[in-house]
Amino acid sequence: MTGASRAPAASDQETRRRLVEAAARLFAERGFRGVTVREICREAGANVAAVNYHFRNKMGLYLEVVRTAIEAMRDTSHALRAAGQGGSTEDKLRVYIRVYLQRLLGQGRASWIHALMQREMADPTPALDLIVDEAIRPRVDYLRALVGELMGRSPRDGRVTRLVAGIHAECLFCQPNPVTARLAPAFRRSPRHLDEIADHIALVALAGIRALRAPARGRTDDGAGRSARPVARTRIPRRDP
Amino acid sequence: MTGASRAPAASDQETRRRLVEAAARLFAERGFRGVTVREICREAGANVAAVNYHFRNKMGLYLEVVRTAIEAMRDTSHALRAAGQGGSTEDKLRVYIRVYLQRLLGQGRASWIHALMQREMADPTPALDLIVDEAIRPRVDYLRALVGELMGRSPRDGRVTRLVAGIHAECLFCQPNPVTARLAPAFRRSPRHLDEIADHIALVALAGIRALRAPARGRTDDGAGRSARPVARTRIPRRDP
Amino acid sequence: MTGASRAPAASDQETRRRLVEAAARLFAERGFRGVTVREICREAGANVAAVNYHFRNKMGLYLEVVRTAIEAMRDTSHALRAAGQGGSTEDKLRVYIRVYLQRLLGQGRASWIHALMQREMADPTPALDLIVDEAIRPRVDYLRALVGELMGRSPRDGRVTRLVAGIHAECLFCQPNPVTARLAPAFRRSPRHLDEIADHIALVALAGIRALRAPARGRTDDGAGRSARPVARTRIPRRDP
Amino acid sequence: MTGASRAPAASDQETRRRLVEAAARLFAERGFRGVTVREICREAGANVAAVNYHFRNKMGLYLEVVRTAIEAMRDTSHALRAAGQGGSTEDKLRVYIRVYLQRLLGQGRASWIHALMQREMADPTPALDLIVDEAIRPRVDYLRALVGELMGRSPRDGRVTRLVAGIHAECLFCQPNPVTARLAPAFRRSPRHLDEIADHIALVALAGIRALRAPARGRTDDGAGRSARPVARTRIPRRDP
DNA sequence: AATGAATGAGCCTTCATTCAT
DNA sequence: GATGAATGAAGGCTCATTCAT
Repeated sequence: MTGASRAPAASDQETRRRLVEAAARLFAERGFRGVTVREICREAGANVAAVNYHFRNKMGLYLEVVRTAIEAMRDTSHALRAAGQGGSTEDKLRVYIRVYLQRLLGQGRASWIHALMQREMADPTPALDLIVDEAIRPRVDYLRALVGELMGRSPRDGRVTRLVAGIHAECLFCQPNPVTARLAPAFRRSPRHLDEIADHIALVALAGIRALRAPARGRTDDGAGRSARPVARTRIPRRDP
Repeated sequence: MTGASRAPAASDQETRRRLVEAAARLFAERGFRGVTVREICREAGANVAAVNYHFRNKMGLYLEVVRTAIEAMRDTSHALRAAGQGGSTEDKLRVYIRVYLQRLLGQGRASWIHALMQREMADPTPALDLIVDEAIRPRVDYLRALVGELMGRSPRDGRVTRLVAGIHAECLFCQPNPVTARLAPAFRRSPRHLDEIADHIALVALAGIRALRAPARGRTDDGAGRSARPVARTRIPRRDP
Repeated sequence: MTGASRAPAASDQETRRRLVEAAARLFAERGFRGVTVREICREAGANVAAVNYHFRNKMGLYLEVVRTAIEAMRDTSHALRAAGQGGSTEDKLRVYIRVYLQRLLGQGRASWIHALMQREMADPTPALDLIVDEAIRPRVDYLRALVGELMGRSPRDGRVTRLVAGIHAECLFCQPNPVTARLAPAFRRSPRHLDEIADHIALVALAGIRALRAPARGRTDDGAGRSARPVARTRIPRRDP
Repeated sequence: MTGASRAPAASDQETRRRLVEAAARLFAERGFRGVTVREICREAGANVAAVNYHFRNKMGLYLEVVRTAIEAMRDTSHALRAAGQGGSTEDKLRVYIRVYLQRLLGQGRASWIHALMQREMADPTPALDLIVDEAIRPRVDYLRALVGELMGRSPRDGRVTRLVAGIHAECLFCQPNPVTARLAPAFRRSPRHLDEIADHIALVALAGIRALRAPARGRTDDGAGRSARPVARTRIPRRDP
């Protein structure tokens, strides 16, 4: 009996690993509902019942994928911080954006992670709470601290919040998406272009930061903040799509 | 199902209208694949075969919903332009952002439209081509023109493109989404807060525009663009999530 | 009121006629189940409910088509007889086969009738009893009489029955059918070829008849089964060219 | 459903076999479109999804049935040839017809095959090409060779073709069909009657063959081919159902 | 008299899941 | 432990028929 059996537990864990790998790629490509269990198993070279066996059910496999993603994102978070060590606060911000974009748009093994997250934002699953708490919030807090320091304001200040949101929005929006593919088909993602985009985002963010810097820091407001006001008087028709 | 039985005389095209209405809401909520025909018909108080009769099939109904959305978006596009008429170019930009946000975040009848568009960006259907050509491109072109003029550059200049993308990214990111709901549960969407956000986005955008303005315009580049370069020398580990 | 109404009863009967016409063609092409009521109504330029209104339901329309077909077949039966009047019995048989094939294979208005009958033989409906009694049996009886006389046997004799069946089988088998279309794609149906085929069928049938002719007619051999040989030697005088 | 529960150990491929068996019977009885997947599964004691699992879809099951039929027909083809080995060409023809009729009309397992083929002739499916190429053409070619040799003509000669078609037509027409059932309800199919019919068909065919035999064989053409012409002078009304 | 709209049954197919080796 | 087979619940769609003008 034992003689005829094939590779022991090794095969077991190997199948499990291949399942998670295939599932990660497919879930990222087409979302939880867009992928069938059979498809995952076929790609992983496993039996249909393997998912049920290893992960109880489809959602169990998905959660495992999410856990893997969170783990990887935590590593990235550390890298984001580490890369900026030793530089000025502005440099830390620039580095954060640059590295973030590289992870986000790079062709590397990690790109599926953010695709998966985009999917969670469109169709949240129970896994989203975990993702937010473990992976996203730490980064947001780090960025808050940077921007807050640059602005001379509390990290919880509304203006800081909005700047941080804006930076993330711009970065996420750079991800390949069918709308921009149609609007600008020639969009390039070479490392060189990536750096250009990162520099652009950092530049605009820093310009905004300077414009909103607290006077207490010894800078006089350049007026940008106030210049928006006059528009408020303009009568704008609301809510009539 | 509906306690108040519907007017018997309202038969003509009334069912069709209710189907489109229910479908718009449900498709926006859960996407094309996330909604069943039976569900739409139940909500609309119609028979399962009604969709086939009026729209040939599920996709036909979806396309009708999309057409309705595009129509509404075109109206909004006109409003975006009209609201800025008479003001300076900067004012036009501020007004554009403000009105756009109002449409995007308003509780009004039109909010489903942008939810639908977000869905298209995650899971494109054949309808996306139509949406991009009829509804999105015109707005992007208008914004390109504004920003290009403010920067003293061609509307097709890469920096203009990135600024326009950034503005749209920030606005779209303001939409209610499960991640920000978890990060900042207290997010407010009163008209007053809307205006604050709009002013913020405009302020940052204008600060960025000034920082990138072409020297030909008589302004000296403040160096922000170049200041990002030194970071490039920083060694950044790539692709290791 | 009356002023605004369109063409009176004339339109009614006209619609009915068009329905029967379209139904006849479509039923013949694709069978009872292969055609939808909507399709018939579309072809006839009538409303979906017209079939229900004029014929109670789909089967009612089909029966009407069958009645029309039977009527036409009765006319043809008369023509089959009439065409042979005045000739010898052999000539009557040749004429029967020739005219039958013309009706069966001709491109004329009547071809649909036999296509419909083929369908009934594959998927009988309640209409088949009517068809057999009203249209088929008379022809078979006529052919029995001819062959019986030529063979010097009773029209109910088994050999007569088989010969009659064989003649009909050969004729029906000439109808366009997907198998022969694949076996011999170049099959021609010009009037000239039709006549050739008819002559062939008649010739073979008459050869068989002579081989099976009753001894009373002047032949000694009654051993039909074994006696295939003697027939070969028989000199059969035909009309001299 | 089936009172005698099936053996538990018989799971392996047993369901698949029962599905093909039930499908063969039902498809032969009522055609591809006339049978529902649910019905087949009910008859086979299987789940609705079993067809999808084993054959991908309804057409896949149908094709499997067709393949089975073709296989059986090939066996029959060999039997048709083998049975005639050693005899004269005429004997080979007689044997062919006799064995063919036995397969065609026998109550055995194979009768459904020809019923299925009749269906294909009425409503062709993509499977027909396969049937014609694999099962029908070889038989036709064999029969062509026999008849051609007996007639002293090429197997592709038009007269040979028509004789072969006629033989097949007569045989096929013997199959139970609703029209002849109504015309001659007392039709018998005992082996004895089968042989009688086979002899009849062979006798008529051989009589026709002799009548059309090429003069090169030492026979003078009896003029049959030309003798049919005079009839052409008879005025026959065309195309008037 | 005649129509556009509406109905409900039923069909094929898909899918996640579980069973029985 | 791991697999091929089997399951039942939907899902989208079609169709003949009927309803309400």
